[in-house]
Amino acid sequence: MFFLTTAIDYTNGSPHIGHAYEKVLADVIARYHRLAGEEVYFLTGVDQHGQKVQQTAEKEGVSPAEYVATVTARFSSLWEKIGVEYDGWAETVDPRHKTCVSAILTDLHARDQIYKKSYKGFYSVRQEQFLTDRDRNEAGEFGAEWGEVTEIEEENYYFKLSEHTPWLRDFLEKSDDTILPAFRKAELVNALEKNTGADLCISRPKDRLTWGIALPFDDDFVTYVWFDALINYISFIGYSPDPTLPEFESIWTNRPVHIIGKDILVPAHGIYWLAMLHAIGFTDEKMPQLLVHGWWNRSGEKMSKSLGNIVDPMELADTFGVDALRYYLVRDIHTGKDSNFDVERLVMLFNTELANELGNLCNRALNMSVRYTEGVISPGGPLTPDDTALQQSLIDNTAAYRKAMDNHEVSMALEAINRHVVHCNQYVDRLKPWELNKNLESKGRLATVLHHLAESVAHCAVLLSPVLPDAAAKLADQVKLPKLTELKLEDLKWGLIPDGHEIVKPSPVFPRIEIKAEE
RNA sequence: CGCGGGAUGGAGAAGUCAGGUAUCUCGUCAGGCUCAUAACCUGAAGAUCGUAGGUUCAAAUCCUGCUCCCGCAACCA
Repeated sequence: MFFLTTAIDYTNGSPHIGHAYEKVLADVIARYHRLAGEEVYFLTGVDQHGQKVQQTAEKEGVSPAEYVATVTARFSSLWEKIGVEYDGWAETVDPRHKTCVSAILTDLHARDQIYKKSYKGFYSVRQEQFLTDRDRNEAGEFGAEWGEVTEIEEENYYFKLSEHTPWLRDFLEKSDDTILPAFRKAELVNALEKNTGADLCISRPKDRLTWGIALPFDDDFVTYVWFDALINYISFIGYSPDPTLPEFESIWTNRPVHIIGKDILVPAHGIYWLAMLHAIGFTDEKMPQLLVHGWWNRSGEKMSKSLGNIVDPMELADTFGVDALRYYLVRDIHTGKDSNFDVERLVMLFNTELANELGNLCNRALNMSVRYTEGVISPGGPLTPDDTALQQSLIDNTAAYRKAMDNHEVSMALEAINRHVVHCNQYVDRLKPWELNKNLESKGRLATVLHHLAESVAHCAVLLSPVLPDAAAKLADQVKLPKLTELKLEDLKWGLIPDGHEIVKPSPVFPRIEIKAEE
């Protein structure tokens, strides 16, 4: 089983382009693994507890539960809109999740992995958090942004993180494929060096925060939001058995892939989560891989609410279509790196690569078949070097596509498809089917050429399907082979189109996006 | 000496780990084709690969120094 998850989104505001990117990336990877014939379980969801949600709900004058329900609906309707299809949906307010978190806490507490300790420090009332020396300004004082700061003493529960960090250091040392891409590993290892000896505070007193999961062994506290949220990756696949959840052992069979943003690698996933799994008995062979993606910036700067440069994916989908949005989100960024969000590039990439190159190839090829051979596709006569070169291009680029997708490098996989499409367009120009049609003796040759083009379109439709499932189905419909959508990668052999297959007059699958002259 | 990422033709990127004549898309210029979604194809111009040194027969790639840009309080993938 290929078990894939994303970070669960914090329900403290509307989804933006970054949320959409992560889920589309995960959806594409999940669909690709299905296409490769694997069994896949794709889990995503929302993180609903914690102080910030409680504060925002208060500000809006509703209960946290109501607030969270509203925001959650915005996320799930976006996923439906842009074709993100998951097998499991995680909401941390779910009682089944609470049961699992409580069970884990109880177990860790019973095994002395959790202890109670008093902590004395500087506390910001406005931000409702303890401050450290890092929060001091150049003058060594806590700045005005913290409001009133007082020194208080408070008891809390701690998880013995320090007992697991030596293991984690060794494990990361040995493992080259736990943190992907590899360049992210250094940051994590560095953070670990500094973190030695520190345990993790996993509780918040109820007089400060009530919106969370109560500690099973002390009702005066709720669970720290990360210790609650991270457990979603196992709670929603039945770590605590539940008839309405999958069977845990059938899902977490080997190393799952967690797709997360670069901001939550350190310390949350890279340290806390791996240490938590280790503490509850997961072996090295079962440790997840963390696929860490970069950010979409605007003009080189981070997107943020305060800068007002947030991009709404729902709006983009409405304006430019789901195909253009999905394609752009995985085409114009290299997995792991940052990229600049630019609507003009979104339109450009759709128009050139999908409309002009692939869409137009499909259209011109099928049109010629309709006009010259009454829509009948047949292999025709003997092959020439041009034909074998085209077949070789398909073989080579399919291999390149697979290699890229296996490395989660979707943009490179799409480049491979494009290379074949370009090859096909060159093939058309070189062999000029409209000329072949003029002579009776070249009719056999004409059939071969048109067959090669139709066959290529069929292959491309399948290869494109993880990224653009709807468009792939439309392409399959154009070549009148609806069964294409059921094919697996291993079925992609030359000869998808049977001899004598009939097609009809095509219509554009990717109509060009025309930008209105406004603004 | 806080940590990490980055600097490659006009724009955006790949290539850097495993050194060997600089790649792709867009844009610009000039041609061609007419099957097709004013789409397609061909050719050209344009890069001292941030900078100064070093290693090497050979450096965008390895080593050292320096400069500049972006993240690391909050909102936040």
